[in-house]
Amino acid sequence: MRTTGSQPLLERLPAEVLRALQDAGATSTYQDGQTIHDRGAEQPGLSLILAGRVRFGAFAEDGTYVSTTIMEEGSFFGEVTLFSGGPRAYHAEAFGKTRILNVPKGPFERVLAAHPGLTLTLLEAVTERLYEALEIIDDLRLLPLEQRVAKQLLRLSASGFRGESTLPIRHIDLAFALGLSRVSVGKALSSLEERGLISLGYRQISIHDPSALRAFGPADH
Amino acid sequence: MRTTGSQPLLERLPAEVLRALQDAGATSTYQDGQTIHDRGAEQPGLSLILAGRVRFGAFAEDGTYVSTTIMEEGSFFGEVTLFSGGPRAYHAEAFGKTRILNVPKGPFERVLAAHPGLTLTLLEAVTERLYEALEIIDDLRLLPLEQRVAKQLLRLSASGFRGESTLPIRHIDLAFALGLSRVSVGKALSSLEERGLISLGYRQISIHDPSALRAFGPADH
DNA sequence: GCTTGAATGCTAACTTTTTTGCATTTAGAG
DNA sequence: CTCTAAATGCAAAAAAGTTAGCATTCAAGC
Repeated sequence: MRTTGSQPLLERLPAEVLRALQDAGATSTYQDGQTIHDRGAEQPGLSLILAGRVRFGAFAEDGTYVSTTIMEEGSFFGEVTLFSGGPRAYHAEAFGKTRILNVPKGPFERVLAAHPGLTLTLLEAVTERLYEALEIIDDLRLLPLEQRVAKQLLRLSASGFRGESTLPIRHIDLAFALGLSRVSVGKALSSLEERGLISLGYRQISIHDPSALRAFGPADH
Repeated sequence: MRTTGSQPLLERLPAEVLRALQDAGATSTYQDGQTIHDRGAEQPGLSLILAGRVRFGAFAEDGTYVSTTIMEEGSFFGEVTLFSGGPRAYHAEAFGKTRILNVPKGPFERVLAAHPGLTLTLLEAVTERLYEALEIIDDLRLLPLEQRVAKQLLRLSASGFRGESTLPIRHIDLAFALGLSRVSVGKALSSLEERGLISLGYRQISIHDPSALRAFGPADH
C-alpha cells in the first residue's frame, strides 16, 4: 500500500494556472450535507476543492445516504466527465462547509490550451488515482475481510483526512464502501479494537498507530 | 457498463508520433508464454502492443500462473511506471506470438516534449482506464456472483478479444480475476449456460449473444 | 435533564461461498 | 493410438457472511 497519499493537485499547480482556472470557472460555497452534484448528472467539468471536504456516495433504496470516498482540500474530481465523456459517476455532497471551484468543460479546455503543462500534471494525478483503484481491486479480490476493513480505514485517513487519526465515519459507510454488511464490519472493527489497533466511539474511529495497522495486513501480495 | 471498449491507443496516434516512439524505443518479439516483465520489476517505460496479446497475472503460491486481464493489439501498458513511479504491478507474458514496442522512460519523455499532443491522448486513455477500474470496483461491491462472472466475460471479450465471441480462458482465470473459487465460477458458468447465454467447452467459453448477456445484469446500479 | 432518532451491539437462523477430495473429460505429446 | 497432465465436474462438510429483529447507547435539541 502506498501510504504517502498523492500530493493534492492544488499544490502542484503553479499560481498562474490556478488563477487561470479561477477566471475560467466559478467558486461556490456549500453547507454541510448540501449536494454538489447528483449521480448521472451531465455537467462535464473539473472541480477543485478549495476548502473543506467532499463526500461521494449513493442513495440506497430506502433513501438513506451512504458514502464511499471522502476527498479533502486540494483534491479534484470530475476528470472522467472531461476526458472520458461519462456522466457524474457518484453523488457528491459537502462534508462540512466547503468551497468548490468548478470549471466547465469548454473554458477548461481553453485553459488547457493556454497552459500545456497542466495536461501532464493531470496525467500524473489521474495515473496515481488509477494506481490506487487497481490496488483497491486487488484488495477486494485477495484480502480477508478484517484486513480490508483495516486498509479502508488507512485509506480514509490518508486521502480524506490528511493523516488525522480520528475519523468521523459510521460503520455503515465502511460497509457500503467495501460491499459488506454492517454486522461484519462491526465485528471486524471490534476485533481490530481488541488487538489494540484502533478504538471505537460513536460515529468515530481512532487509529492508534497507523504503521501497526498497516503492518496488520500482509506486507504485500 | 460501457460496452464499446475504448479505441486502442495505437489507432489514436498520428503516424509521426508512432514513428517517433519507434525511434525512441525497441521492438521485441515474444513467443507464446514468454515473460515480458515480472511483477515488481523496475523498468519504467511505456509498452505498446504492436501485434498479438498480452496476459497479465500473477503466480500463486504453488507456482501455477493465473491471469487477470488480457490486452490485445493496439493497447498499451506501463503508464503507472512512468507517471506514478511504482514498479510493474503485474506479471506480463505473451499470449500467442506477440510484438511489443517498449519505450524507456527517458526517451519517452523526450518524445512527449517533442509531441505535446501525446500527453492529452494519454490522459484520455488513462482516464478511460480509470473509469473502467472504478466500474469494476462497483461491480465487486454490488453485483451478485453470477452477474460478476457474466460481466467479466463481456469485459474480456470487449477489451482482449476485439469482440470475438469465443474466449480461450480457463475457469480458474475467471475465478482469480474475480477473487472467487473455481467451484463457484464453474457453477455460475453452468447456470449461464442453462440460461442459453453462453456455451462451455474445454478451455473455452462462447458468448451466444453479447447483448443478452449484458441484459442479464441490471441495467445499471 | 429529557426526549428522540440515529448508530451500534448482539444473537440466531439462513444463505452463500469455500474447501477438500475425487471422478471424469479433454487435448496434446509421444 | 495411447498416455498423461491439465481442466472441468461433482458432492459433502465447513466456514464465512448476511439478514432480521431487537436491545442498548449516544448525542443533539428542546
